[in-house]
Amino acid sequence: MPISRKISESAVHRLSLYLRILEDLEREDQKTVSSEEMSGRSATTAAQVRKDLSLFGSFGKRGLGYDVAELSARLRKILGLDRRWRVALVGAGRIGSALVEYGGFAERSYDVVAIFDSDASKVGERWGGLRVRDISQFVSVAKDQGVEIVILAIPVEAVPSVMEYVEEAGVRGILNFAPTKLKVPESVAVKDVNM
Amino acid sequence: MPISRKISESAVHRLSLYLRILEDLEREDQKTVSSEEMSGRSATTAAQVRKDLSLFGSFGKRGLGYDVAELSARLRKILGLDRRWRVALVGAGRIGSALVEYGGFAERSYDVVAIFDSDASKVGERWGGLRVRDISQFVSVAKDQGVEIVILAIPVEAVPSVMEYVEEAGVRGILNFAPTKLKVPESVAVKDVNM
DNA sequence: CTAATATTGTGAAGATTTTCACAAAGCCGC
DNA sequence: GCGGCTTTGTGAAAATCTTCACAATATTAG
Repeated sequence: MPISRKISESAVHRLSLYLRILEDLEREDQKTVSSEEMSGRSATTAAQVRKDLSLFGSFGKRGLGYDVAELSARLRKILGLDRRWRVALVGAGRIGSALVEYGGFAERSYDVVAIFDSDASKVGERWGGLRVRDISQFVSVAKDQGVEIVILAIPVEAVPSVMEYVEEAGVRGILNFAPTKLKVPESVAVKDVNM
Repeated sequence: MPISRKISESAVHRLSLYLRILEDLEREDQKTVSSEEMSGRSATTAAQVRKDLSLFGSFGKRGLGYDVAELSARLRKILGLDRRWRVALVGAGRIGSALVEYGGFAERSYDVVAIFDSDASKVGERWGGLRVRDISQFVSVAKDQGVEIVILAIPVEAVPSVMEYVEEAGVRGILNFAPTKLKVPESVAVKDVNM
């Protein structure tokens, strides 16, 4: 059933937990795993594990369980972690800095390829290998660089003007750290992050 | 109805969004607010706002709406933000460092009063005003300092041994950054954080 | 005081998510 | 190949969460 149904946020969250468990198992060289064992290592039930996985197809073998390598590859694909995503950071302030410096992104599937700010005193700064650019260049740079995801780490007041650029550039997803509800077209996925 | 029913995680999350909206409104000197307006500023519906609030009592006035100051005070109380919490950081590694340095804690209701690690090369370091202590001192220091919440920012391998101390000290809550399911008594609240 | 308007609080309906429970399927040993 | 074990996949039931819809209540204007 590879039909892209609507998957609940909590199901997606559980899938990422399953993936982490599977990666642990791969490291431990375990070849197969049962829904029972997966549930023991997460905070859910075996039935929940099976139901979650069955949303995307039949990955297991009855009597045997799931193939660790195969299932983790499938989950990576489902979660979009089987490819790299080109990300632009908008907002070179404290949150942006913490995000880039913490550096969990690259280890996952996200490459920060451009950084923007509207503050002239920040523009031109070097962050890692990147130069902070003026937000007015967003559309052209984003298109040029093939930016697919934007991390919005700006104050609420700045959101409306920035969102014009972001919409025009046609990004697919936004990770929103601004404490406000974004108005975006259907086609753009927004993940609000609450610090 | 001040009966402590079981409140869903998503309801709690919405309450914190409502509180942020109310704080904005206070800054704007708006005295009252309707569920309709609250829903417009969040990503939910007016009915949901009313239902969520009604879980804790009747805070509004029919025909008029909610008193901004009163409702925000009530939400702060419900969310445990009307008092300060004494927190111990366990794990003086990268995550712990990022957390303490980012510093959002103090602005909220949390005071980090002690830091622990098991690595002898870290013990003794000064972090802000605090000295990193050896984990073996956890129980006595935590009791001494009245620690109520533990931030667990340690690798999975270290979890079992650390948890013995944590349990013995009788903390009330754990913010768990380790990617593993903690086994704790009913009385301890665990919030797993997935980086 | 009455009428018109606004907005809450809440049962009930509807939708979604989780749990249950069991038939179907695969493996192993003989 | 057969019987005994194991474990999946999935309808159906149960639980939980969200939306609907409207009586109850408050305010304001006249």
